[in-house]
Amino acid sequence: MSEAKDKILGAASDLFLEGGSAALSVRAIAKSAGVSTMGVYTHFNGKEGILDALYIEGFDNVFAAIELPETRLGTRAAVKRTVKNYLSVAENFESHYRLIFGERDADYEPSPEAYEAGARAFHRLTDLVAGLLSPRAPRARQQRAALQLWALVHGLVSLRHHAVSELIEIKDWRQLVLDAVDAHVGAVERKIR
Amino acid sequence: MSEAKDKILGAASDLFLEGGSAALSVRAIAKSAGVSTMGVYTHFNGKEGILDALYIEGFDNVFAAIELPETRLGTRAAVKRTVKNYLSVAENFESHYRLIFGERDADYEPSPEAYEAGARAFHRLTDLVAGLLSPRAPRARQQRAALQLWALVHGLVSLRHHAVSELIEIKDWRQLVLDAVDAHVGAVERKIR
DNA sequence: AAGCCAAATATAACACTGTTATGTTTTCGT
DNA sequence: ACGAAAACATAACAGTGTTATATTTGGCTT
Repeated sequence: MSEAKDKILGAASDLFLEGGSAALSVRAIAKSAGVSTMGVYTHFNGKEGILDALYIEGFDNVFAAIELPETRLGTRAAVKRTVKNYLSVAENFESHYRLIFGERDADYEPSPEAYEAGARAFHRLTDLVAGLLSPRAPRARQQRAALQLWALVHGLVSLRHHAVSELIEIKDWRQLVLDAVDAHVGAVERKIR
Repeated sequence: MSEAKDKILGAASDLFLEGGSAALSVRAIAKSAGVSTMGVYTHFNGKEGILDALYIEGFDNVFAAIELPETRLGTRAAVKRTVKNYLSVAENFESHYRLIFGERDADYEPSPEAYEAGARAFHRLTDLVAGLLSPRAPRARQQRAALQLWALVHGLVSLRHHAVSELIEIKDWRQLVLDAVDAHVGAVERKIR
């Protein structure tokens, strides 16, 4: 990994965090990194490669947000911490979050490596959620539970940024999400008895 | 409303349904509508106006999907029908759906009129969900319940289109959403007793 | 009906985008 | 030290949304 490559990715990440997709032009990245426009093509594969790198960055952050418990008994607490972390990531890396959730340049499609980063995060989430189910629950059931939890949290994050959410006065979004997750987890746990 | 305006909007809507944002260039719209490029600027306000019109189209579809019950007793059934309709809209007008949920050209911001279309849909959803709560529940509580239901369904719709969802084999997405909504509605109703 | 003014059109240009092409320079291994 | 590969710079191409500048059209008033 050359130094120029690091500088380019750093510049791209900075521009992305500040101005989102709109500020992320190849020429702007190159200039900000002190590199020729072509450098973005030699070190990455043009804009596609840049977006892939940012996509992976985004999902790596999500991956790091997922906390696995020491024992199955600590699963509920780990889920709560994970949701808190997830909300922080969605807030602090909003552009990355929008990118990995298709709220993007419409024509970008993640590469196989980028897709793998997403799969890793989802597998880890599945491992976490599995602790809420019966130890003998099949993998498919674990994945379905993980998907539902993820959808619940992501839906709230997504609507939060939507203009319509200005109609409602929510004093504490984080608490609202935590409450919703708590109710959901309660329902899941009640089901396995 | 001139005839040319209708033709332009129709062409834009068709292009949008087929090819999404990528196919929606001002020149393509004009050519497809049999109009000069400038016609898009005189009749609409350039691309911004086109996107606003499509945004309103999208939210009008969502609005039409919401079924209000005859009596409070029919609320559960009306919610179920509404969710079914909502899923159909999200599927049949995927591009519109992505547009109204910020999965778009990054720089587009809905105009006040477009925003109003979104507000109308959300108010109608609030009226529907209110039937699940105590008749004396304050508006803020109704809105919070409407937001949660919306987030749940939207989260599942959003994740369904995500690449990671290919990891899971879901035989019947519609049923999965309906089950999740049923559980949620059950929890809401249990709460008011 | 004639004239006039505003609306709609056509053509061209501008600034920007991602990308490709073409040399030129630098770097590095043999 | 030399040759090959990588990195560079400059310029060009085909797009994008938008603006500018005539030119034509349409509709209303006198």
